[in-house]
Amino acid sequence: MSDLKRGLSEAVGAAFADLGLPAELARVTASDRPDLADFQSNGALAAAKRVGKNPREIATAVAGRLGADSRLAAVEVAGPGFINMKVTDGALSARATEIAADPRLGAEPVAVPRRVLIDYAGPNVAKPMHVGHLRSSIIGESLKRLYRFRGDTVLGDAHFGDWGYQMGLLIGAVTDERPAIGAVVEAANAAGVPPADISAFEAVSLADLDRLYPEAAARGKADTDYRDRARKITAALQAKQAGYYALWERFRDVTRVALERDFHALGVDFDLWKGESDVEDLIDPMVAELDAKGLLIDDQGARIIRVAREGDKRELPPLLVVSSEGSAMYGTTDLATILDRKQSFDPERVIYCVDQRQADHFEIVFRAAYLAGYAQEGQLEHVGFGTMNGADGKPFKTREGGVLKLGDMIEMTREKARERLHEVGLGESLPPAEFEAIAGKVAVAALKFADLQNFRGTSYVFDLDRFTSFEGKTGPYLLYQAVRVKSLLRRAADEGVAAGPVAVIKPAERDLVLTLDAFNSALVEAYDRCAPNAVAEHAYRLSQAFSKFYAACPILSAEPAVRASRLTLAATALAQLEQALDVLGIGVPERM
RNA sequence: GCGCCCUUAGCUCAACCGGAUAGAGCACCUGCCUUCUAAGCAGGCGGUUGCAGGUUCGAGUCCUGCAGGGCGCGCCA
Repeated sequence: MSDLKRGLSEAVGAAFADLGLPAELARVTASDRPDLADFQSNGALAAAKRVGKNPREIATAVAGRLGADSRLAAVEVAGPGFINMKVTDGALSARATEIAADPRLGAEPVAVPRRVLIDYAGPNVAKPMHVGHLRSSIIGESLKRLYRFRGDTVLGDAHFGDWGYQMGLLIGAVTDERPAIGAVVEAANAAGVPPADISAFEAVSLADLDRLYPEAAARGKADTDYRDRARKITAALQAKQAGYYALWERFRDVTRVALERDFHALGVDFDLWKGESDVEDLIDPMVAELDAKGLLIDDQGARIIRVAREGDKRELPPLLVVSSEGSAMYGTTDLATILDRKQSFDPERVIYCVDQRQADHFEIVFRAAYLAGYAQEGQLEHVGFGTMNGADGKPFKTREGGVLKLGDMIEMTREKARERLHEVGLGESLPPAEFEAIAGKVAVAALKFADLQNFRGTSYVFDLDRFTSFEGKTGPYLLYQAVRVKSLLRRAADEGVAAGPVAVIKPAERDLVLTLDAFNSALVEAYDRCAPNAVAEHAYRLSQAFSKFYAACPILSAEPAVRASRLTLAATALAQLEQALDVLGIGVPERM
């Protein structure tokens, strides 16, 4: 079951092959000139260039061979050699009926499913998430759903930043501030067994950690004695000394509870909560192995892997595996994580959904991984994204100039969603719990759609008023459209009206079916380019096409056969819209 | 200094391998609710795609240079 676009591509490709031209040039796309055609192929232009013939002649010959295709109502050659195709109402009706019956709503799965791991969000112990985590979470979640929907076996990993020097700093700061905790930790360290009673640890909250960490980090920079002490604690923690390790577990657990609350509110979830600590034990053997492979080079007291390649425009720095002080670095952990993933899941593709600014870092780590044989060239991909900016065009800050916590941003958006709902008097008759659930969905839709409608690589401006508006190209608008159809379908069910085969009559119906048919190519494009904005764009177009259809074509009051056809169209548009929104990580309420 | 990215309508953003008349939304203007949710629909206004060259039948897209903005450049993560 293929979409019209692909079906026509095959037909045009066959015509090309008949003429001795490369069939792969025969790509059919939605027409740029809907006034002239439904679909077009520019292949004759490309073929003409390749074989040195007149493009119009080729186009005319191809058009002649397409004339017999029963799906086509008209084939014309236009301009320098465009092949314009108009499909019959019958072909559209058949395609619509097909999509309506398809549990995948017209989307084809990938030909060869792969094992894919998506590394996103990247929260840290002791630090609440802030707006910087928003994009990674939203985009990564969407990619996970997109890949999964296309048929791959996908794991999402939060890649928890839970290890390293900052943990030593924090343990020092907490034990200093709370002697009772310090005493428990010291006793356990001395005894070499985990503390029996850790009730003292319960006094440590995420807010404490969040407050203490910046202070400790600043002091660590200024005060060498303090820094040395933190390093010693770090080393002891990494050696799993009982007291430190127990306190660290408390840090990790208290942080994770808060993180999961934020992720839940955002509609983001993970299959894996692997952290840096999980690969700690792999590091020493890995370093030994890298050494045995002859990849490690001593340089300025450190041990590095050189990753520069011929043809590089500039010299890429090496991967620093072991620092001059003997400790593992950021990149070392990343490399060990690649090894760990190979040994556990053996992914054929790993996507790192991380800020664009880390592009060099990942390039270095990936090259090292390829050299080490931990992954095959090209399997690792950094999917970078731009920043979310404030109205001033600079990375988003609160009015006070601070970093906005993700939880606060979500609550801010929910509050705005409640206001918006009240403004238009919606949902007020619903039970408070349902109203609150709707406000939550409106908020998530607002944030996610605002982000995902932009190509991930570019930065965008955060504007809550605009994002939460029910008018225009927004998440709430899409929810409204979906809910409106649900209401219609409920009414149809109440009246006992049944859906039936689609028969396209009006232009608005044609356009709606053409849009439904374009779902697959939107998914393919999003998949190939790791660009969920293609799906967001499709969801919006579908909503618009439905809305036009809804305004132009009465449904329940139409005569029975027309009514049955239109009900199928409405139900299919809704199902596909919900599926597209689901890929974006956006859920739709039943009513509003 | 070297490297990467960005600059498209008043504002916020699209534009798949180079293709026809560069698209949406917001804002502004004109119509349409006794009929399925008007949070909508129909229409209008708005562009020398930062600047200057080049390649091409054809350039927002490719190449060169310039201007402006952002980011990165081994012992933080």
